[in-house]
Parts: sequence; structure tokens; C-alpha cells
Amino acid sequence: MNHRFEPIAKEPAYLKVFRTIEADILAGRLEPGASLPTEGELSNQFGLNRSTVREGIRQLEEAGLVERGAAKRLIVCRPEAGSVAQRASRSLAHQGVTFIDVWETLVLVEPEAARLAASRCTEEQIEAFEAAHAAFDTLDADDHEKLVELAVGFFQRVAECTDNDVLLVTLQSLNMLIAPPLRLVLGRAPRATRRIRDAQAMIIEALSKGDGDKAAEWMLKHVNDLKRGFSVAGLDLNDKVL
Amino acid sequence: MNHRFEPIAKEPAYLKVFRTIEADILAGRLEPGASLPTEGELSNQFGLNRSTVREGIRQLEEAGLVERGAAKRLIVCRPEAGSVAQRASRSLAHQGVTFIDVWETLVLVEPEAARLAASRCTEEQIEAFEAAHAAFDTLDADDHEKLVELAVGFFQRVAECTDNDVLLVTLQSLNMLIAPPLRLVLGRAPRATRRIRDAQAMIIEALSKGDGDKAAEWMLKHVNDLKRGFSVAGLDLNDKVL
DNA sequence: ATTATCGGGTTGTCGGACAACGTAAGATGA
DNA sequence: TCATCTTACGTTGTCCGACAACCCGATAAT
Repeated sequence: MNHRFEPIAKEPAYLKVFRTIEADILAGRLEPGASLPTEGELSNQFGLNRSTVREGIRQLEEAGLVERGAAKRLIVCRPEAGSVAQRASRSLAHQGVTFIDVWETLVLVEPEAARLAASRCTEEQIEAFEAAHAAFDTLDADDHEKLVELAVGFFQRVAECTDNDVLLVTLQSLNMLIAPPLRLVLGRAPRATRRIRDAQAMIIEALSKGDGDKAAEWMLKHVNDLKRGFSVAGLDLNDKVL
Repeated sequence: MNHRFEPIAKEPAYLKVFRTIEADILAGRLEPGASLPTEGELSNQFGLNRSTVREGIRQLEEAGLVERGAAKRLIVCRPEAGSVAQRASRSLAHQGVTFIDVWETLVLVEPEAARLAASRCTEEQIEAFEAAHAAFDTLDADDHEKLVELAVGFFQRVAECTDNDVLLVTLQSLNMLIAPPLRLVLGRAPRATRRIRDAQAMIIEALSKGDGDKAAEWMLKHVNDLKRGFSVAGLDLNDKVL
């Protein structure tokens, strides 16, 4: 009797352009690395004005589905893990998350991620860990920026060792949220550098031995230390991360 | 002596428009709910053509920072968790992740998330769980779509109970990756419905009692069941989720 | 008071135009 | 013949001007 009609979609044309090309990329009809037709060609094929097509292209860009390659041609690109995580991280920051939110999540996932990493990391990855760790020896005590990089980079490497793309992106987005609060901490907690270095050393040792339990245990200590440093520095755990 | 200069950024103007407005939103100078000037006004203020401004606006749209509200005016919106997660999830799917990647991550986070949920969920949330669970009784055995919705919705509710925005977004993106493989499973595993219902019942009971251990334990069983169903259905764990 | 009509303002789309830049092909030199 | 320079062309980024469709608020009609 009373048949329900779908609300008829009245999308603007530029959105259709976006969705159409997105669908083709997603379905694999446009392979990563392939180059899209020129704007002129696209507007011909779609039967739309170049301005309209351009607006759709800008959205593809922001979605990370295409990039301007050489010759400025548009290149299809499956966004790599890093950029995906960056986007996710930025969105999280927009949300106004607090340090306690980040820390809780770190506690929840990092130790288990370290356990997984212990069972999967390769020789090369261990070497990369040790090479990065050596940078602590030549570290200027006041070079906070470098230390932040080392700390976050360490987490990133652990994430890579899990050999799991979903976990990788998840951890990466999380890790990027560590940097801002860590910067705050470093200015006020002189002992932090040493504690970070020691914890990393223990975790690296555990990883190299494939000792998942120890890796998880020390990762938990390491993450807890972050929170401790935050408190010691007299900062409010409920402050916005960004 | 030899001072290093930053490579001078030669961003196109539409990108500057995007970044400028984004920065203002991020810094809180533009509050969520506030409405942006009209396109004409913006192009005046920026000293750019309306077309150029429009391209920047399209990017803000895709980034989820603005929406067209009533009167089609652009209104600033901090993207809510759901849409952030959706974007993240879509990006993950683009990556071509496999079911085993998703499952591994589920095993890693869902039980602990359930434990956290047990210690934090409110009366209303428990009631919502029970209301949703009641839907199983009136469920048509062949209505796979409805069952998928119930299954994913359950995970979402658990995520909400954690009362942690970071975890919420993380879990939500993950949960959205469950639906496609689950659809495949349901067609070939007739017992799945009952198993899902029972596991949910146990978890809900644990949550209502604030029994974190039990919640985690059953959540683990629940997630493992997903993988089991996937194998039973004769599907390849290394297949792409999407 | 409710409904119908009208006007102004805004967006979505269009067509055309041009400078800047990179590419590629052709011209020039060793 | 091969390398290098020059030139013409194509593409992008930006601009201008224009118009229909649409939404909202104000006014008029029932």
C-alpha cells in the first residue's frame, strides 16, 4: 500500500564527480599510480564545466586519493599508512581530546602491540631500533624537539613491527598525539630523557629476544612514565592535547 | 654564517584558503556552529576570486570541518566521532587490509575496551543494550542486513561506554570494518545468529554487573567466534576486507 | 491566523580568458 | 651522432562575468 520512497538524492554535480572517481579508484578500475585525464578531458567526459570538475578534484585531493605528480598530472594513489594516520590524527585533535584519553588508549594497546611486535620483528627492524637508539648518546640535553622525534619514532617502529596494516594506522594516529603533550613535559621534567632511553633499551632487548611478555611489561612502564611525567610537570590531565 | 632558508612554499591559493580557515577553526577562533561568511564575502576578504575560494571550501567540506546548514550557509562543525571514524575507516579500506589484520586488532583492543566499559557504563547505556538485544527475538532469520547492524551496533555501544573519545574513534573505525566480512559469513554459517546473540547476552550481563573480567573474557570469545565463522564459511582470511 | 506571492541574496553551474609553468619536439651546435 | 638549446604547445591555477535554481523573510491575500 503505502510504499516508501527513498528521498531523491539531489547531490551537486561536483560531489558526483568526486564520488564517481572515488568509486572507480576503490573498485580498482583506476590503479594506484595511474594518471587521471586532464581537467579538460574530464570535463568533456562528464559533460560538465571545468570549474565544476575542479571542485570535485579538490575533494579527491583532500581525501588523499589523488596527488599532483610530475607534469602536474593527477596521479591516483592509495594513500600510504602514514598519510592515512595523519589524517585520522588530525581529526582526533580537532575533536579536542584530552591527554587522559590518549594515555588510556596507549595503555590499552601499546603493550599488546609490543608483544605482537616481539613475535614478528625482523633482524633489520631490530637494527633500525638500535641505530635510532644510538642517537641518544649524541643528544644535546636541551634539544627537546629531537627527543620528541626519538620518542615518537620509537613507537612508530614498534607499530611497524606488528606487520598489521590496521594496527599500524591505529597506532600511528595515536602516536602522533603523543608529541604535543610530550613537548610540554620535557621542559619541566629533566629526568625524562634518561627514563625514556632506559625504557626503550629494555623494550628493544625484549624485542630482539622475541620475549613478548617482557616487551609488553616494559612498554606498559614506558607509557605509564609518560603520564607520570605529565603529572610531575604539573600539567592537567584533562587539558586538550592540541 | 650560512643561514638556511626554508624552501619558500608556493602553495596554490585555494590551499591557502583551506589552511587559513582550518587553522582558525582548529584554534577556536571559529566556534563550531558558527556560520562562515558567504562565498562572495570570503572572496572579498581574501582578495581572491569566488571560484578559487570555492575550491578551498570543497576541501574544508571533505575534511569534515564545515557543512552546509540551513539557508545553505556554511557552518563550522567539529566533526563528531562518527564521521571521523567513517573517514578513517574508509581510508583503511582503501589500503586493502585483510580480514586477518582486522581480526588481530579486534582481539587486541575489544576485550580491554569491554573491561573499561564495564567500569564506566551508565544505567541508560545498559538499558540501551538490552533494548537493542531484544531485537534478536523479532529477527527474521534471513534478514542478514539487520543482523549485521545489530552486531556492529553492539560493538559501537561498547565503544561509547568507554567514555574515551580517542578509543571511541579508534574502535568505531575498526567496527565499521567488521560489516563487510560479516555479511559474507552470515550467508554460509546458519548458527552464527545464535552464537552472536548469546555472546552479547553474556557481555551485557557482565557490563551491568560491572564485572570487567567477565566482560573481557566473553568479548574475546565473541571476537574469536567471528574468525571461526569466517573459517567455517570457507573464506580466505587473507582476502581484502573490501 | 494561515496561506500565497514576491524580492533579494546565495549557491551551483556555466562559458570564456590569460599568465605561469613544464613537457616534448624540433633546431642547433660540437 | 649525440648533447644541448630553443620554441611551441598543453595544462594548471586564477580570474571575470553571467544566469537559473533555490532558500528565506517580508508582504499581501484568504
